[in-house]
This record gives sequence, C-alpha cells and structure tokens, in this order.
Amino acid sequence: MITLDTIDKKLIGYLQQDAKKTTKELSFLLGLSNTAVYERIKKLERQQVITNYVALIDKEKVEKNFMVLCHVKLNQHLKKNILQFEKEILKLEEVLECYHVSGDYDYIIKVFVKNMDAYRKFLVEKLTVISGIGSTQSTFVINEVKNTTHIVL
Amino acid sequence: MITLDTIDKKLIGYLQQDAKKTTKELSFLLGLSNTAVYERIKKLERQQVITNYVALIDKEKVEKNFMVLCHVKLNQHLKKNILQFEKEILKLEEVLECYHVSGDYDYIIKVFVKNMDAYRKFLVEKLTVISGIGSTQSTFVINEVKNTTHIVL
DNA sequence: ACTGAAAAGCGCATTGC
DNA sequence: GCAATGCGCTTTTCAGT
Repeated sequence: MITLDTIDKKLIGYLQQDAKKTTKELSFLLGLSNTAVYERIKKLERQQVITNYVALIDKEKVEKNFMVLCHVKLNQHLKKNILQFEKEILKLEEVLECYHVSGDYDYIIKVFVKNMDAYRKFLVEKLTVISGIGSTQSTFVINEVKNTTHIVL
Repeated sequence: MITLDTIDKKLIGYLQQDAKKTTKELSFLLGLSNTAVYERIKKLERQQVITNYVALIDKEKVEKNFMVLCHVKLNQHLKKNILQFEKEILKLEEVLECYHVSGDYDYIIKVFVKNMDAYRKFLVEKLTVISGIGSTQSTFVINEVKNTTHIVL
C-alpha cells in the first residue's frame, strides 16, 4: 500500500499545476532540501503515483473546441459486444474519454472535433459503424465552465 | 490567426504524450536542429497554444477513483442563478470538469471522490447547497475505458 | 526560419554528516 | 534522512546563413 504524507500531497499538487517546476523551486516551497525533493519525486514516479508528464493545449486555438458528450447503448450486453466496442473506441482519436456507466445508457464518451459537420461525419463514419451499438444520444456542450486535471489530495 | 504547419502538429503531439522529451530527442524525431525545435516550442507557448505542462497521477493510487457524472438542472434560468452556480462550481475541488450542455439538463459535472460515502457527503454538503439548483441526477462510472488528454491534430 | 557553437543552469549521482 | 560537491546534459542565447 502506498502512503502519502502531507509533503507528498503538496508536492503532487504543485506538479499537477506545473510540471516544469524545478526541484530548486519545489524545495523552497516545501521547506526541504534539493535532494529530499528529488528523492520524493523519483519515488512517486517509481510507484506510478505520477504516471506521466504532458503538455496541455488550448482547444480553441487548434480548432478542436466542438465538444460532445455522447451516450451509447449497446443492443445486447454480450461480452463479445462489450469487448468489441471498448476495443474500437480506444482507436478513435476523436474520443478522449469513455466511461462504462450505470443507468439508462451503457457508455458515455467525450468527443472533440472541429465543428458540427465534423461531428456528423464522426458519428456516421466512425462511431455507429461499430458492431453491437444499439443507440446513441448526443449532448452538445454549450460552454466549458471548468476543466482541470488537478486532483486535490 | 494561428497557423500550424505539419511540424508544429507533430511537435504538439509529442509534447502531449510526454512533456519531458528533450529538445534533443525532439530535434531527432522531427529532423530539425535543437534551436529550431526550441524556437517552435517557445512560439507555441507564447501563442498560448500550449497552455501548461502538468503531471498526471494514478487516481487509484491516491484513492480518488470513485467517479460520478452528475447532471444538474437549475430551477430557473436566471442570469443570476447561472453565474452563481458557475462561480460556486469553480471552487469545488471534487469537480474536475463542468459543462453547460444542451438537452434535458443544464450542466454535466465530473466528480472524483474516494467512495460512495464521500460522494454522498459531497452531494448534500457541497453541491445541493448551491442556491438555484433544481435537481441532480448521478451517473456512476463502473469502468474507465479510456481517458487521455491527447488531442490529435 | 534554420544551423552550430558556446554559456548558464539544472538534474542526477556520490560522498559524507 | 539531509547538505554539499562535481560531472554531464539541457536549456537558452548569440552570431551567421
């Protein structure tokens, strides 16, 4: 079992906000030595608490700011259909997230495309061609109020 | 208007996968010199195409892997209610994402907590105390099939 | 805009406290 | 478990094309 003390949690918090912070800066913020901070980061990486470091981009600036939450229902809950659907979804680059959920629908997927036309194309050419899909229902995002990757511990 | 050429798009792709890649590695991958890559990255940062660099963590390892998609309906669509709700949501650390959406509900929020008990507490103590909220409907995530921050250009 | 080389700063490993 | 040293690499700058 992994146990994180207060300093680890603070450290993870800082790195979730800015991965480019140097150990020097972090050691100042945490009131620790350079080496201590370095060892803690390496440990968190080794334990796979920190999985990776990524650049985040502005979706508007790259014209991928048309976002849709699409509810998907399979027509039969056969293991074969489930595995097939999940395998195909992983391949679709327009789908950033996919969750198997409780309730009326089986999956909720988050899709990013350029505009409505691109979405229509995605729907007819990529999503609904997956075998086993019963129905879909698209919920369009009018405004992104909040979107962060920062999990507060 | 920002225009990105093929090299920029490739570069953004690499950095979205691994922000720790050195300019040396990138220059090899892109077939450019160190400085050329460096200048392109700096330009993308200046243009705010790349907004920031973050560490991603394993939600299971930090015990925040109980995820709920909660649909929220306001009782009246007054500008006052909307602004109030959006302001309060920004403050809730359990809410990582919030979208104003079309359809039967007004907002969909993505919530990360430890377990069902923590979610119940979040619901009664933090979410439903926001004035103007009409109703909520919680959709529980059974399994995370896909979750990436990588937008393919 | 790209190249190449040279300076400044940081990461990383090691030593000793 | 922390401070200090030193090497190597990376980032950053600069002159030149």
